[in-house]
Amino acid sequence: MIKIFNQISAQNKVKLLRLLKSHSFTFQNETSILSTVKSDNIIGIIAQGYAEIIRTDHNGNETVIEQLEKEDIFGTEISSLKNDEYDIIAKENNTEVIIIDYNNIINCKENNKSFYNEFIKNLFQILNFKLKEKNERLNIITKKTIRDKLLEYFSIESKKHGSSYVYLFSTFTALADFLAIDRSAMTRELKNLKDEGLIEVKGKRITLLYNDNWI
Amino acid sequence: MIKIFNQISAQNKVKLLRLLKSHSFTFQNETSILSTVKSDNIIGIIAQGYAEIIRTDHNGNETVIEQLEKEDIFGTEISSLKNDEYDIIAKENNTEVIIIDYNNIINCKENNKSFYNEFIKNLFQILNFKLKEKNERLNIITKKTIRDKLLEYFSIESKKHGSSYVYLFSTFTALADFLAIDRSAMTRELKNLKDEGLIEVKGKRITLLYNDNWI
DNA sequence: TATGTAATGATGCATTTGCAACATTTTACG
DNA sequence: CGTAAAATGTTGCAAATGCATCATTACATA
Repeated sequence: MIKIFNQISAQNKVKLLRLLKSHSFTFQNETSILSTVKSDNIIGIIAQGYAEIIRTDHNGNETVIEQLEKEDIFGTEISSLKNDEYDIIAKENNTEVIIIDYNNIINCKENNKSFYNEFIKNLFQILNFKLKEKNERLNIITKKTIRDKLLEYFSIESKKHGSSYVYLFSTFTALADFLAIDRSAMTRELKNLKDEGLIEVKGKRITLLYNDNWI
Repeated sequence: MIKIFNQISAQNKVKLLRLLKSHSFTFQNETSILSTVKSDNIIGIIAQGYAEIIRTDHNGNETVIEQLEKEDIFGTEISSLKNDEYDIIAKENNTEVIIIDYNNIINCKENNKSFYNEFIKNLFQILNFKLKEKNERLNIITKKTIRDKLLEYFSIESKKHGSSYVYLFSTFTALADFLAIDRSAMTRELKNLKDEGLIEVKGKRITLLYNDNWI
């Protein structure tokens, strides 16, 4: 995956951050990153450490929406950062975060600075990747039944790796979250698929026993 | 909304398209645009005319996913253009489409050409906007019940315009599609909300009678 | 303006799903 | 290695939803 400072030297990185009037903050483990951000319209960069985007629903259930590692960015996917459902939490001590005002990025006229142009190009590529991811998820979630969601997910994953195997990225619980369905209902449907001989499940590996043109 | 050729003169536009080795095609009304695209990894621009991204489900039901007008782009949201569910159809005679290979955009090293840099910056801004839109929709669709989806949608729309009124962008049928729910089930739930005195519906205008901090 | 087409509103019914609850297994970590 | 926490598997049941169908209304356009 493209990283935000790709093709930008350490020296130019310093110049870039100065040009964009960025601000750096350091967070300790389990502290809120969003609470220190005043503006709604920023892009954040994890300069060091690790953080997570967390969604808390009205029942108090917390879900990890995204994991943010070094040079990952945030602030592009959440339409309004000022949203009581979301927070970004540092998950390591001394997690360093760079905050840049979105308008500073857009209104900068230094078109002759190659490091600035590289930065925008990296941003573009990252967003392009994210957009495809989101769209993939939308394609799955908009299917009507749990069975169709599972089969669509399997189909996409198997084609991605050109194999009839699908490996869970995390746990079944996380998959249910991703598909936005109830976990036990998902387990129930997985059992149906197993019983009908369509899939085989062994640990985190799901084997597709039907032909879905995954070649 | 940002357009793809913002801040690029007509002369520079010609230079840009040459630099990126773009190809132009003309389509007549109701013809498929995707069928002429060989590669999976392109960005398309509607240079003239009007087209629609259409999704056909396995029952043969067609849904308009997106409307493409002059200077709108496509190819960024569909993870795999080679997908039997989707097609892009010209909806006017003489609809002109510019196709650019994604790799040509990324691998171009002409960092000193300001029109190229503007182009990338425009792409970035367009994708940023689209990403927020997709995320907004995901936030709505991942709600468990139809009621919660409707209320989340109303909440977002009312806050966007700072008013207790929400105006339908199209029809109720289209809204049901957007929310990925059954239309009649949506009507049923809207009736419930009306009966409980939470909303008032008059034509395409929905009034929120509860306080949702839309100020 | 007339007429066909699309949108809306309504409702019975079968199915799907979420929820709650619990037992069992796996995993993480002091 | 032992223990607590997390994940998994299962199931009954109630609630939510999709589907089919039909009547009515709004809309577009010839």
